[in-house]
Amino acid sequence: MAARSRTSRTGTAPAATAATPLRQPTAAAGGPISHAIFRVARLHRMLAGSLLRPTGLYPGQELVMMHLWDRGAQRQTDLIKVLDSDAATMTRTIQRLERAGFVRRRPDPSDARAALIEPTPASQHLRAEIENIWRQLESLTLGSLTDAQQQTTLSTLEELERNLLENTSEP
Amino acid sequence: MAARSRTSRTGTAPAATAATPLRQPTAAAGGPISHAIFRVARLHRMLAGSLLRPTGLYPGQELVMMHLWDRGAQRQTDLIKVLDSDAATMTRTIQRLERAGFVRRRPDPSDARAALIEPTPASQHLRAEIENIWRQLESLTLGSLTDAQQQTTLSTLEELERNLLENTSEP
DNA sequence: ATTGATTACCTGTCTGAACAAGTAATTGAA
DNA sequence: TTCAATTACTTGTTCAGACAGGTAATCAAT
Repeated sequence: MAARSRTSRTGTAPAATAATPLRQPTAAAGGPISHAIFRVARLHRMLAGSLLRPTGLYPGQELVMMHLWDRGAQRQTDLIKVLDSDAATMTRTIQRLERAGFVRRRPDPSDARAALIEPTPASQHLRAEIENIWRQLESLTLGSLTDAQQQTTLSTLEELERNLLENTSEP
Repeated sequence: MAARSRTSRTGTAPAATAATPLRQPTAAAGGPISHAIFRVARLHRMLAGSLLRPTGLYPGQELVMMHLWDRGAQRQTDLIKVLDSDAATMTRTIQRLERAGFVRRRPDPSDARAALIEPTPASQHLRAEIENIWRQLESLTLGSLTDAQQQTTLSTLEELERNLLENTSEP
């Protein structure tokens, strides 16, 4: 699902959407928190996407780049582990980053099966931009929450994460 | 991104993943709450997906079905508005639900452009199952949170949603 | 040293989602 | 009445992500 009536366009449409932020989509009344997670996640992802768009990166790709910038050349497997991703997804994400010129591949000297992925020099221009985008994203997400409220929010999310982790790998 | 090292398989792997739930992926340290939202959303979606799998529905499709069961035949536009979705996505979601035999299309007698989407009688078998899945999803998400904590969680999520809504439609 | 896992990656297929372009039918004016 | 929006819906393309196979290279025993 999800699209949220285009970002801009006609100019009047967004207001109409924004007017019903807490609408109970009827059926989902049985799981208000699940539904809220859906909505927040969607909005958050959309925001990340629109902040990232000018850079040419798609949501998720920036995490790969951040890791490469931080830790230098990595094998695909390492990226998969760290980002808790999937081999197939990572293969294609890296192919796209490679096509876009942000990443380069080099055979791993110690293992002929593996390849080392490294950020290109050109990609360094992106780095500050991406970091700034993450700061913006966090700030827009938090709005005017006080430090104490931010702490509560983080704790709440971590609690949800703990529950989900517990109940995800077959309970 | 995201895959979370397969649901089951070797049997030992999940534990390794579960052991580092709050790992700071280095680069994302600049946006701890944004990152927590990512992780929670991913886990939540995965859980929803795995609960839904046996029914043959994919995440998102169940929301469409729930609405159709609740409100009866709807035009595509109405579904789009209510689920805050995208016309293109809805077109294809409905095509898939149609192929799966859960919905049927009928021309709108009052508007030749529109089609009415209605749940098939066969789909009714799914209804209780889906409602049960949503209860499970909510319960697994909430873990052992007290009522008060659940209220806090919901408020927190709604606060985040409000912030994101405000800052999403061009501020 | 040969054989049988395991590991590292890749490809294909299907899903939701975003975006861009369409095609009809309908509506609103001039 | 005609003609220019608007509306309802489709189609095409590109992402991430999940799942189901592959294919080499490496490792661990026998």
